[in-house]
Amino acid sequence: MTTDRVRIAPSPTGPLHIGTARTALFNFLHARHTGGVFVLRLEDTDVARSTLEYENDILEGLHWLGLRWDEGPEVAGEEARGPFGPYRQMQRLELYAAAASQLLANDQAYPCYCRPEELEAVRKEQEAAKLPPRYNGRCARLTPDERAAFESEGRKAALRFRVGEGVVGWDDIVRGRVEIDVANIGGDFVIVRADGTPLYHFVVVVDDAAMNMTLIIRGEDHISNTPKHILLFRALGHDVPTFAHLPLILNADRTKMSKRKTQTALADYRAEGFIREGLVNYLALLGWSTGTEDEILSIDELIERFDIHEVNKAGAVFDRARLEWLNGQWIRRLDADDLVDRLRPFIQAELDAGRIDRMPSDEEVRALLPIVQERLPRLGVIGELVGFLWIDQLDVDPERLVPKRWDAATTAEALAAARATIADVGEVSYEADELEPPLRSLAEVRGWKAGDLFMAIRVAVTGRTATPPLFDTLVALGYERTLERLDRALQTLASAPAASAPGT
RNA sequence: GCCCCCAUCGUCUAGAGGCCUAGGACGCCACCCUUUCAAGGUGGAGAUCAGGGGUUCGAAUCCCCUUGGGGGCACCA
Repeated sequence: MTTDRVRIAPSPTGPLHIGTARTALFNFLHARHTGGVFVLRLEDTDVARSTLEYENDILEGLHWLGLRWDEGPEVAGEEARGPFGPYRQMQRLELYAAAASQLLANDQAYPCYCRPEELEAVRKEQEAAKLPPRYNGRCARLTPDERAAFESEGRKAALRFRVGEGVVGWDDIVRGRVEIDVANIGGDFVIVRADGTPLYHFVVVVDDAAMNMTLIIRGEDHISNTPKHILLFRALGHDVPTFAHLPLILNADRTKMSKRKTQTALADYRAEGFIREGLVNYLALLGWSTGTEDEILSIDELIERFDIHEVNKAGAVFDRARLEWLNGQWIRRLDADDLVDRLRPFIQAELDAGRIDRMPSDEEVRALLPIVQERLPRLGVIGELVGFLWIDQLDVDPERLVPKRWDAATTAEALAAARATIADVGEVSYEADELEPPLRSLAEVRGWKAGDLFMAIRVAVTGRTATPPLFDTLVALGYERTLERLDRALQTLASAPAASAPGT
């Protein structure tokens, strides 16, 4: 088994994207499965768009998912790890400068004095002529005198890499043999801007070479760029790593997943209460499967079973419904203390948003778990599910109080009777199995359907028609508040204009 | 426009020549359970394996073409 060095190289120009997380996961799984090394490198050479905030979001997100890197930059409170640092590209500029002058010295790269406007004009012409955009090579063969002339004009030169001719091919782990004629990659490309800062295709290769990466696992959108990278590896005199291009994650319309059409920020899923186990499990199944019918897999099981050679080629549509199902599966598997801990911030968020009036204690939440755990596809639905327990005063629309088959008078009568029955049970023996029998016999004696009676009570004390099991809910609410809410519902019914007379 | 990649139920996928009258999961529908909602259980609808040619005794699986979809073609990453 090979021990690969793999990496994830995010660019801090936006929040951690689901696609980046998936690529990171596949790299991580491959490294762990094969005993390799997983490296994190920050590609921050786009200074204009990179921010520290995004960097934090990305690092924190990967960490939260459980994707620990063996080598990577210093992060809050922690030193950089690994012998190939620094791991932020803006701290590696000397390296790129050295590589650039090496290429320049060997005439594998040359200064280009074309101005952006000039290049733009050429591109426009090509477009008009229905030709593929391509650098026209104007500066490829300048004489020293011509260069001097441009210099004296005050022009700053960018550096272009000589692409040459021929076919570049590689054996992609997921795609097999891929060959691309160099004539189709757009001509000599810029590797260093006129302002001296290096560009992506250049730095990625310099660093992958310097960091001894042996396998590049990345998105399919890089297939067309791969010839540039291979050419650069060769020019720098470095072994070309192996490539594995993953299928893309798609919007519902099968275009590349974008924030316009799909929620793409990992943090947003997290904020909705998707848990790492669910997300990791779901992401792992986007483009890969065990080949068996097993699909609920922990990260350890994924590490054990993941094989980069089994990744499939076709793009995968991001299906939120399936994510929610898997997430629910994992929430149900959480143990009580863990779930209470994970729920707390979501309850706090309800409080902060003013949707509830008080923060329940951990004991209170823990006691709720048996009726709540299997009803949570996401942690964020906790408020919707049992938020009524934590509000001071419940206002219920009088029309809502009346069950479908009943009228207001029957409802009022039933609620009053139920109130008496519950009061009769008394506070000391106020338990679900003490509450149910007397209320059932009340319904029987009065000739009401138990379901109707229960529904009337349910709405009166929760304001909702869909809740966890009624008697457990009443217990959670407490003796006093249950009676208060029943009284209040009775008042609401009494003061409401008689909407429907009995019997009509 | 040019180059490259891809193609099995709505979606994620199993399938590496006969085990496929194509399996599983999500979603959907029905039923069971049931005080509502979930969860769980059972069953169902849903794919002429994009289409057409080959190769073969035999093709979802191999080859070719077509069609469709996608990605890439920056002094972004």
